[in-house]
Amino acid sequence: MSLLEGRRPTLKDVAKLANVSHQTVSRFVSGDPAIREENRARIQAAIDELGYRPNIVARSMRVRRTGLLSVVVPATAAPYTPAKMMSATTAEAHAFGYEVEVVHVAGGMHARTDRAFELADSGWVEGVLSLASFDDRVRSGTRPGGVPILEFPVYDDNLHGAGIMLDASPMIEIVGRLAELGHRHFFHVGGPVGHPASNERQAVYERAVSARGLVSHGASRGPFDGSTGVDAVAALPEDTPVTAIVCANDELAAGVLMGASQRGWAVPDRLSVTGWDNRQVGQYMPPGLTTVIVDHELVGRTAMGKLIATLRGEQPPVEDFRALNAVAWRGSTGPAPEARP
Amino acid sequence: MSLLEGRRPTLKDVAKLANVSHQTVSRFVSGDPAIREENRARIQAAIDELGYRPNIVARSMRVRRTGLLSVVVPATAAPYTPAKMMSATTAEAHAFGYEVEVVHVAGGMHARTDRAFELADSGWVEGVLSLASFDDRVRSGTRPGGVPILEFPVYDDNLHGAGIMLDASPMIEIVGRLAELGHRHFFHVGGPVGHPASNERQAVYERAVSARGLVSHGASRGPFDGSTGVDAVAALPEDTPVTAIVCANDELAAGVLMGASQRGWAVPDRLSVTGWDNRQVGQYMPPGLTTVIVDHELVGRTAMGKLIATLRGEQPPVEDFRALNAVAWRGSTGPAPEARP
DNA sequence: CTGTTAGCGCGTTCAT
DNA sequence: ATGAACGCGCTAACAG
Repeated sequence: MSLLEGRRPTLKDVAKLANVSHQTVSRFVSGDPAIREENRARIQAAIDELGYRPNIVARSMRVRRTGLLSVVVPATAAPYTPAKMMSATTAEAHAFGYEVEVVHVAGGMHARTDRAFELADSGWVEGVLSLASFDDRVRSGTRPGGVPILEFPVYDDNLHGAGIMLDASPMIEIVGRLAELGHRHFFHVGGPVGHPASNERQAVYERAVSARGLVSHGASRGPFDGSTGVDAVAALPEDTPVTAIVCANDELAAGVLMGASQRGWAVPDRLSVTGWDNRQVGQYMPPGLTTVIVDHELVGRTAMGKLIATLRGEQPPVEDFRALNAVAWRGSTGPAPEARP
Repeated sequence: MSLLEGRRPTLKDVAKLANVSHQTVSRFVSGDPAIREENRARIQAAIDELGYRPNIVARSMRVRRTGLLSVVVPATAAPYTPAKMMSATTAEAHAFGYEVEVVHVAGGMHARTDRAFELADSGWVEGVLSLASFDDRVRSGTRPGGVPILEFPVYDDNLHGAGIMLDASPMIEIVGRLAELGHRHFFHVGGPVGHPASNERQAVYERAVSARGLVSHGASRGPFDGSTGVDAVAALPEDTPVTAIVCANDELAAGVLMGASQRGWAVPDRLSVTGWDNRQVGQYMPPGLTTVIVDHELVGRTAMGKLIATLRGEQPPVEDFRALNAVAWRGSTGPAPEARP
């Protein structure tokens, strides 16, 4: 150890101590079976004595492989990131022998694209997967080095859903089931104007309502927090015929529940309420919030699978997101007041 | 480009094209000002033409610096990871010129320790910070190479709080304020038996209650989800004198709210309820859940600051977590029924 | 089965 | 101000 003068032991140090060539040590470390038994023992002893660990930077430089993939995620002001999607991407990568590093990038699309190029061009990683969209530079031609940069945009800068997460078809089921329960007068509470997921959910909501000959008494849009829901309920006239409020997510729905409580409207007796996203507490929020459960693992698996297929020069499997969304009916929805006994 | 045969351009390629030595290009890339103007122009042109980007693996090998730090986080079944703490660690690292990669490790303390050693010994990173505890191997002596491995255990394997996050002193304020509001009969709902944070919160709760001469009618412990709270309320006798239920987190409290609703107990008129952790929807869960807001950014900043101080051979600043917790009083708490007009 | 040689791409050292 | 030589730690290729 004293010969090392504080530096990390290298192959050569081990080789010297074990009285073999550094190449033999290299073979031993790589698990080459063709090594004499007595040498194996001496090499292992030397490794243990010196505490040798291969220098992965040097190895990567030599073999031009790092086995590392980057997953780029927007760094957001929101307090939580979707761990299920992240662990699904990691698990999928592990299954193919890759490690994953998660890179949180603040500052929106251009900063994200810059960082993705940096990562790809640095030689650190063999592929970059972003869960949020890139700007146009990514699509313009292949780059030297050929590290694939893939966007699988399922989030926006604020970590709200995008892309496939925009699929609002559960709205059709929600409105349809509420109609079967006797509801005819609806109201919608959505996220910020211009927010894609909210726009899509409102659009599908409105088509579903009119397709069944029902009445929508308007929509209220605002920030993704409870106050938007509270205010929307507060603004309804006292004699409103609305009996069902369909919301774009659970925060909004929680606000609607609170607003209803403030007005003395019982849920679901006077009012049915639905959310989206199955936030943890929603299930036990009295009276239990009907919501849409989204299979984040499916998304993570699919996204990473696509990058890995690209890496292996294979055709990515056809994406199948039919099982992405499932409506969970809970206590916040029930028969319309006029349909009750 | 055709000379490159598909490989990445290197310093030498640029040098050849610009008719200088690869050293000069290296200096140019490192921002050396002492380079002739005409050479600068030709080098820049060659870089642009070839799309040259430095190979960071090679550079790191040469300078023995990667500028990379790892943050180890338990990979959990829970759907969300604390993004605020992660972005705080990242921001702190950036301020000192480091990049951060987040490594999600499944499988508990030993797997985590293994992985930390792997990371530290690999030469990839210059430091490893784990937000969950290591096993004893970490403390046993310094390792060759000297990459610091630091644990700042604020989570357990399931990403529930540990270490400083166990600080349950807000219980004293909660019980005290409820006592001022006229409450004398308390009940506690906590997490799983043996769970450190739950144990601590229950212990402080009980001390606070008895210190003020109040009565605790027991505690109910169970999994961190709403059903534990629902069941706890359901099990109380109809004529219970309990008017305040203090919970160990917001999921439990949400369950208590639902249980109260099922029994027809108005909150806060009949019953006051408090949670912990300030989950997003809690604020708008009717009637607004009183909770403890935890400053996760402070924790992330402090943890990374400690690693960076170690890295720079400095003394880490004294940790100051006095501002970690703040009680947010909301509508789920109010005067005791007997203290109402 | 093992050793020798030759780079990987870069930055440092020492020359000029 | 620029260039030549060297080596970081490792593995591929070839000898033996």
